[in-house]
Amino acid sequence: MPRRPAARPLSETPVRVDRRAHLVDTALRLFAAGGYHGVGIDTILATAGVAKKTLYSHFPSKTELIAEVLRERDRRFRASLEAGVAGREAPLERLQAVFEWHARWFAEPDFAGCMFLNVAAEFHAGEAGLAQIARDHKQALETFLAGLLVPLTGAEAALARAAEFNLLLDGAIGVALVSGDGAGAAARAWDMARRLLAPLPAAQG
Amino acid sequence: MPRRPAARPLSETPVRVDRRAHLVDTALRLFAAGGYHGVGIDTILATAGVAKKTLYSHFPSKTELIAEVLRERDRRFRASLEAGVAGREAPLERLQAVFEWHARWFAEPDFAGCMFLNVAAEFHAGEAGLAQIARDHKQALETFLAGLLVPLTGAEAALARAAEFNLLLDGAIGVALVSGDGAGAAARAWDMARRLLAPLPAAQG
DNA sequence: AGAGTGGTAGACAGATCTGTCTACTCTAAC
DNA sequence: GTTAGAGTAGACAGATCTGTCTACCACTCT
Repeated sequence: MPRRPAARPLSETPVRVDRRAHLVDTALRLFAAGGYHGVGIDTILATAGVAKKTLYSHFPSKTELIAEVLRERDRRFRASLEAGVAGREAPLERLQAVFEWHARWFAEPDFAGCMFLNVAAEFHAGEAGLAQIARDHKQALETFLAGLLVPLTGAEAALARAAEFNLLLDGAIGVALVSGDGAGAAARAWDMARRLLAPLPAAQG
Repeated sequence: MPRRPAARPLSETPVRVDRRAHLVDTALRLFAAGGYHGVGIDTILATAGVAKKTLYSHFPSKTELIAEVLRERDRRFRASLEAGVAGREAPLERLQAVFEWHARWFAEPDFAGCMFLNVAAEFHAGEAGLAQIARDHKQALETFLAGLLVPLTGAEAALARAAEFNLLLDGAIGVALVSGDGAGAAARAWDMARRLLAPLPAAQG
């Protein structure tokens, strides 16, 4: 019965370190800073200290590595954003925390835009799979925003408002990337968001 | 006096066709559709029907060609946007024309995002010259928006509002690119713009 | 007619990129 | 101890990319 996959060692000794996760983590940082075309496989391998064959035993192609990087980025993004909101009680403050989270992100020294907008910019034709991951990510953010908006606008209006706030955040990302003034972009977006909510009774004060 | 540059033939026979402009035009269309890294020099040359030596006699490098493409795109963008606004009289309608112009742009079959946001996404590290061109373009758009806003908000508030509208347009570009719903993105951005202006007396009705 | 200018066609160099493959090593399980 | 799986190191193939260079051509001005 040589078909037994041998699989993970149940003695809970990770093969030494999880090379696949380490590769994805390294690629994530390099792609974020240098772009998808700008960073080659060899750079990732040298930085991660991993052999080329190992990479291609885990991923069939660079495109699939990029796809996994985007899925990992999506997971981290959601977890971090949820953590940023977690401490706040008041609905308006929870919403504000999303914009403050973006302000902190823009202020990171190696901020180079949104990996999902960037992948759409670099691969707009072809690579439909990557485009779909970007679409899903933005849709998930919109759903998250809608959840925060329900206490402020009611369930019916929350979806429409969430699309607007999503647009504000994308706008802030673009302005932060091109102008370099991330703090101003985030503050302006939040100011606009508040004024767009102002006609609602729940958002007063 | 061999220093005389011989220059353009005064008999007004353009060397046959202006190869430099033709190259820039071809490169503009290809870069817009395929990205800057995604489109190689050879593709541009084959499409334009121009020899490689001709390209390198006009531009010292691909980067400089990209820079000239961006400057040309900026010129066309401004001319087209000004033409789109020219027919309108009422200040609010002139502003609306900007958002309608963007809606038409997003609806073009080969729309693939803003070339300036995209160049910032592809070359974020290094290539400071290209980043500066993108920054200048967005700044010029903001100034143009401020001019349209002066009749609506007064001169003092116009600059701040222009930055907000610039952010709205960048957001619409990002949403249109990733979601594919350009019409919805442009309509949403204009709706937000109107509501942000609504508290102003001049914008009523 | 001759010279100069600007173009074409395309070979070529040198780098770089993705992806494959061989040979060797380490470790864990039997 | 033996065997199998997973990893390392890196050569290699094949494509592609930027940029240079040679050889030739067409046209215009003197």
